[in-house]
Parts: sequence; C-alpha cells; structure tokens
Amino acid sequence: MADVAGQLAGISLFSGLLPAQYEALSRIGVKRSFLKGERIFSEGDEGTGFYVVCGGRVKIFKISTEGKEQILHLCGPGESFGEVSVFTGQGFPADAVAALPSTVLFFPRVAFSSLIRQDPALALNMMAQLSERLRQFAGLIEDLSLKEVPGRLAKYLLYLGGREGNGTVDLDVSKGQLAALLGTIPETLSRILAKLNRRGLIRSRGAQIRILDRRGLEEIALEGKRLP
Amino acid sequence: MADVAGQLAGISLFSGLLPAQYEALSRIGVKRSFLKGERIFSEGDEGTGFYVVCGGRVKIFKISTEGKEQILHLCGPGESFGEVSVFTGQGFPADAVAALPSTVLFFPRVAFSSLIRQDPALALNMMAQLSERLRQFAGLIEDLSLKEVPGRLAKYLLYLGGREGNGTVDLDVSKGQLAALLGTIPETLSRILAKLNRRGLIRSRGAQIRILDRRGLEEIALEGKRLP
DNA sequence: CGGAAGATTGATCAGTTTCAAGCTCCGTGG
DNA sequence: CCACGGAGCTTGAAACTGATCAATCTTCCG
Repeated sequence: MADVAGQLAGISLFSGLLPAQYEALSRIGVKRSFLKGERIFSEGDEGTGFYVVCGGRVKIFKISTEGKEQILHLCGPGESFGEVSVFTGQGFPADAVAALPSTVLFFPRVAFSSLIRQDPALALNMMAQLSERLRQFAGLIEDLSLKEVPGRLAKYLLYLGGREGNGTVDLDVSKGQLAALLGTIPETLSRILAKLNRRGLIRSRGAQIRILDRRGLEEIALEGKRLP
Repeated sequence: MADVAGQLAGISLFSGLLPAQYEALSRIGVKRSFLKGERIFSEGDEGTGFYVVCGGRVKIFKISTEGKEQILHLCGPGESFGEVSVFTGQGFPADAVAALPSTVLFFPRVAFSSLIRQDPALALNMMAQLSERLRQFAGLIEDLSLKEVPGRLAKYLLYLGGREGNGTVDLDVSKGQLAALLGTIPETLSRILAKLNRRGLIRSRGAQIRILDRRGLEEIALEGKRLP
C-alpha cells in the first residue's frame, strides 16, 4: 500500500500528518475506478464513507424533476467529496458522477471516524475542508440569487483567466456542463457568449476564449443585475 | 460564570461534553447583546471567532449591489454562526445582523481552536454542525436553481406546518424577510400568496396561514418548474 | 462518408422583477 | 380619543430575463 500512502501526501485534507497516520489512512482507504459518466452515488444513498479524488474529475450535482442540472462542485485530484454523510449519518445530499475516467480513494465512515477521533490535526484539516466548501457554497448561493447569468459567466471567465491581464483561457468543461455550473442551459449560455463577443469583451472560438476587455468583464461580474 | 455554563448544556454543538469542558468553554465565551437591526459583522470582516445564539435571532445574509438580499440562514437559540472563519482564516463570507434583540456568546478563534485540539468530542460536534449547514446550503442551492418561487414557498409552508395534516401556521418572519429567505422580493411573494389563496390551497390573513390542501402544496413544492 | 452529439440561432412564452400607486395596520402625538 | 404618518403589504401595468421549442449548423469519430 506504499503507493496509496504516497498519494496521500499531496492531499490537503491530509497535510501535516505524521508518517504513522499516513500508514493508518492507507490501510483504510480503498481505491476505486469509474468510467466517464459512471455514477458514484445518488442523492439519498446511505453514506457509508467519503471519497478523495486521485485522478480524473467528479461532478457533484442536483437534478430537478424536469431534468435540469445544477452542478454544486467539480472535484479534481486532491479534493474530497461526500464528507457530509460521514458526520450527519443521513444520506448523501446530492448526486456524484465521474465527469472523466476517474480513480478515487474511498474511506469508510466508521474507520475514518475513529481515526479522526485520535488525531486532532486530521480533525482540524477536515474542519478547514468543510469550512472552505461552506464558503464556496455561500458564494454560489449569492451568485444564483443575486446575479444574472452574464454576471456569473463573466466571473467564471475571470476566474479561469487568473490574476493576469488579458489572455486566452481554455474552458475545462463542455459548454453544456458550463451551463449547468452557472445554473442555466446551453442555449442561454450560447447567446450570452455571442453577446460578449459582439461587444468586444471576448473572442471565443470553441473552448478557446480570449479575454479582450478584462475591465469590462469585471463590471459585468460585479453588478448584480442589468447590463449597462 | 455558572450561568454561562448552564446555557452551554442546551447547545447541540456542545452536547456530550464533560463538566470540565463546559467550565473551559464558559471561561472563554463572552456574552454580547445586540439591538434589533444591529450589525454583528459584515462580509469580509476579519473572523476573530464565532458565535452561538443564546436568545433572539440572527440573520446571516448576502446583499447585492442593487440592494436585494438573500438570507442564508436565520439562527435561533442554540445555533452557531461564523464558524467558517475559525478554520479558513479568511474574512466572514456573509453579513450578520440581529433580526430581533439578541444575546450571543462569542468564542475567540484562538482559544476555541485550542479547546478543539484537546477534545475530540467537541471536534466531532463541530464537524457535524458544519456538515449539517453544508447540507442545508446544498438544499438552498437546489431550490434557487431548480425551483421557482411558488415551489420554494410551498416547501417553506409545508416545513412550517410540520408533518401533520392541514392546519394553521404562523409565519415567524415578516413577509419582506420571507421574500429574502426565498430569494425573491415582497411583490412577488405577495402575488404568489394571493394565487395560492385563489386556488384554495391556503387561506392567509396577515401572518396566519391555514393550509387547506396539503397535497396540492406538496405537488407544487416537488415540481421544479411550471405550475400545472 | 455518415451520423450522432454538441453547439448555435430564431421565435415565442412564462415567470419574475421593476416601477408606480394605493391600501392597511399601528404607534405616536396632538 | 382620534388623526396623522409611516412602514409594510398589496395590486396593476410594463419591461425584461431566461426557458422552451424547433430548426440548422458544426464537429468529430466510427
């Protein structure tokens, strides 16, 4: 299991632990693989443990009765998901599907819980992780309730673009998935991209988007409503 | 400080602790009072600790540049808020004001953090608390993104009504605040209440609402979109 | 090359917000 | 005690955003 222990080192949830703890973790962690599109768990499933992404990407989402999907989070390598069920005992609050071929580590609830009990550092890491997710969710709620789609899209593009000035970014998800991430549908996303193009704020071709007017995007991202 | 220690017993975050721990908590907790409408902290403020509500009610919310408000949570006695900043070190992610005259206990970050480090039970309680909040947020995101206002209102009314059949419930917030809780504005809420009245699903007069057709409300609450 | 999935575009529509006006309730002060 | 005044609530008309439906176009694999 040395190979598992090696991977644990890069996971923020497990940072700062002693070698003995990595050893313990690697004993209880189980590696699982999922094909692209394969379901990892469904909302309401009994939570028997939580997951850490080793490779690939896992989509956590809610889906309405009419089929519209809202992505809560896209988990990349090193990120964990399903922690909530470890502590509340209830079922998972959302669905999880592999957005890419993915490998994950599964940590059974009971075993992990007893590890946490013994190691304050691990507990603190877990609390930090939960807090960070809570902060992200608060931001998503704010966006959904207080901003319109152009604002959310602009914010996302700026996020992809990083701190630098104008430049080209690559969408790391399909446009359909980006729409679900932004809480809208592909048609609307397409229209708004077209509008941003027309206004000269961006130049998009396929998944490549060049940010032409960072300042302009920031304006749209900041204002809650109404395009000026 | 015996009076503080006594209050701690009723707080789920602190359930199952030893008397010595209550003693320790009561030493670091500071009681603070706020008038109705008084601000407890603002988004971005440095998080120097977290709070537990003793009496009254505290509103946690986000506000857009145009002034629209989205309530993230209404904290009643026994509930905690501002925990996120204890662990992430960043500023508070939202605003907090007293919705009623309120008294709270403030626990400074550093002191509390060291308590947690010493007591696995306290740490587990805290994780359960954070997880539960995360679950609530996931539900709110789902509602905002996948349901329309009638659905959210119906769900809220059913929640107030509890498990029982038809009956009369009392809104525990003003209609303006209820609108902010549901992610809409007072006008829209008013119209939808009127519509539910017309359809014979409820009978509302002021803050009193009698649920006439529970089944019908459930239908509206479940479907993501479009009234039938 | 064919075809299916994804992406774009157009027309229409439902739901929500905005703006504006009136109403109701309630506390205050004359 | 009543009248005033204001905050909160309700209602109406119009504007707007985003969703839906439908058709077309693109892409990119088999």
